[in-house]
Amino acid sequence: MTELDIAEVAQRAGVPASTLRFYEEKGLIASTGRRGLRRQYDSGVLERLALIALGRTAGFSLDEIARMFAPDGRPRIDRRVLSAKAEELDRRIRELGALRDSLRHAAACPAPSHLECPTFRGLIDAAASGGVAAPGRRLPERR
Amino acid sequence: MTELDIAEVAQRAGVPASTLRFYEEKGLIASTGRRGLRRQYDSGVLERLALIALGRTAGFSLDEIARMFAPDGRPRIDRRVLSAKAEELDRRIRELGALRDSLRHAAACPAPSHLECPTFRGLIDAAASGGVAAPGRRLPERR
DNA sequence: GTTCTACTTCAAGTCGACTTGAGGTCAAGA
DNA sequence: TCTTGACCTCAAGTCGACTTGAAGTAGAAC
Repeated sequence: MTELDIAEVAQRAGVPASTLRFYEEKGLIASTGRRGLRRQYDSGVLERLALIALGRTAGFSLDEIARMFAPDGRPRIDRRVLSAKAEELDRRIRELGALRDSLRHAAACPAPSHLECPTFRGLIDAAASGGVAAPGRRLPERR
Repeated sequence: MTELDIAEVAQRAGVPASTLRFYEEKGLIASTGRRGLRRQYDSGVLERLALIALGRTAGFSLDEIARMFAPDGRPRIDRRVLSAKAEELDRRIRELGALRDSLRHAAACPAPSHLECPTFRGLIDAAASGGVAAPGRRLPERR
């Protein structure tokens, strides 16, 4: 495990240094020390950052992710939590799939106005009755 | 088209009255008048709200949605925008699908620690290289 | 030894979509 | 007529994940 300068970590992980400081403040990552003022990180931090990124795309909040690391720093991910998240994702995937299909149809549909397209109307009605709109936690933004 | 009281619209659409006021302020919906102080809405507002909800779950911002209504109030949804959004959704769906599969595997995997599970490691590496983490706009929260 | 530059800290700002709170008003029921 | 309670307005607050800005500092190049 080599030591990396914050700038190098930022560059390799593809996140701004401000984010690394923010994560450190939140206890998500830890620096091994300083060289002068500058934070140094163990190269293992890259894996940890990848794990964090992964958790974020899976829809976990930073706080939830923080709780997934044991005090020793090793991940302690509850398998039930993973299963539950997988199910949640699955539901979301199915919703989005239906939505995508309807959008495609609406885009191709020759009806003069979308409101006159039966498929589009069906979609609206489903949305109105809560059939489509059941998004869970927000998913992170691409930066 | 009957006239509805704001409370009725809120109840039927499943959104708080504060949201209706907020949407009205943003120009997303319009009230037909007042009875005393109270806003009255044309029942067509329900369809409009459904359309808004639909747009939100598809990942449009309120501003984008506002631009999708012509000045006369009829939707004018650009088919290219729909196609683009459908493609975006499709990409996101594939990402989430891969993530879900990996989560499921990790949940079932007998490796003592997730870090020792090859599938999980593959997932981390993919995330580290940006293969998984490519979320688009945030999707709305269920309220 | 001086300057440059990339880091440092800490507080405050941003963004989107609403919600909340304080203080006010009006239609309807008793 | 009086009370009640649900609505009204407007400003400010909230939430999560960061970013930005001001003012300071230390290692490295000259």
